[in-house]
Amino acid sequence: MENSADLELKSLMNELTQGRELAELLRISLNTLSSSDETCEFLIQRIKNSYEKALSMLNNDDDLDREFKEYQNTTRKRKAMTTSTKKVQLCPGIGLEEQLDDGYSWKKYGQKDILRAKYPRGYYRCSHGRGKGCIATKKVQRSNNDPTVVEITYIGEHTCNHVSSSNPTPTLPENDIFPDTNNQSFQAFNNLPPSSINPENYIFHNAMMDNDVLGTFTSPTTSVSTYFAISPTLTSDYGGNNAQASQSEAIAPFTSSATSSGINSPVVGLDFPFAPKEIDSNFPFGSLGFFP
DNA sequence: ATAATTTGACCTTA
DNA sequence: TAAGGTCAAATTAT
Repeated sequence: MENSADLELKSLMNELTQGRELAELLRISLNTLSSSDETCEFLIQRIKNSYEKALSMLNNDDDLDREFKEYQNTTRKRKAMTTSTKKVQLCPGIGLEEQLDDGYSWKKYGQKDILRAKYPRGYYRCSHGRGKGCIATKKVQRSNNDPTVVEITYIGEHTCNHVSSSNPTPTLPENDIFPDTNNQSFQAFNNLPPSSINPENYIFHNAMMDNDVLGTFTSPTTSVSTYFAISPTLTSDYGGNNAQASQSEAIAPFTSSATSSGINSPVVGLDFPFAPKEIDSNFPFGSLGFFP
């Protein structure tokens, strides 16, 4: 006997399969000179509907998952802090500061070697936090598996309302970013934390498309994982110079030792969160900086 | 001189 | 008790 989850999975598969078949029909229609615009338009509409239904089903799953996590949180003694995780694919030729800029100004307050992690973890808090009671912090760590990926965990929400002038987090209505928010195709974006609604962040890198590692967009209410790459069209150097305030706070200069717990291994041109504990010959960036 | 970062020590949590 | 997280004095950069 099938349970409701099985039925829902079947419907989901149906919608996706239908979408694929309709796309194939569309392809054939486009190659057939006799096909009218109306036919193509009809097929496009059907494909859209299929994907929207499928997305809608997935959104419902997310809601259930979120509710369950919220329930878990309320049953714990201490209320869990809102967290979200963002993975940033570093792209050669793009300023590190630009790639990691989330619109806020951060101050580093610690760095720690993490067990079984190749790279140390950096701890940052909102630089306006102390005075304004903003409790937002973030942890930044290079991925063990892929040194070109930086994992950023945001903890707590900004209450300071401060964003850097160089790259302000948009406060525009969502309509200004995604014109039709009633369209279910866009609904997955609606739950992103403010920093994610940064135009730089939703331009995906082709390589990521190829590798099928595009992110899941789920609610930040409890714990989310968002996978972003940054536009490869931006340019700047990785020279390791301190950028101006908002960035130098978030990104350490490349001049000192890599760890906080006594393993002093100065790596020229590299530093947290990007310097490995030991020089890694596989590390794809140059020894004088990330990129030549 | 001041601000930012580093890093060993200390605190908290599981 | 070990690992993660934070503090704060020392160091470095501007």
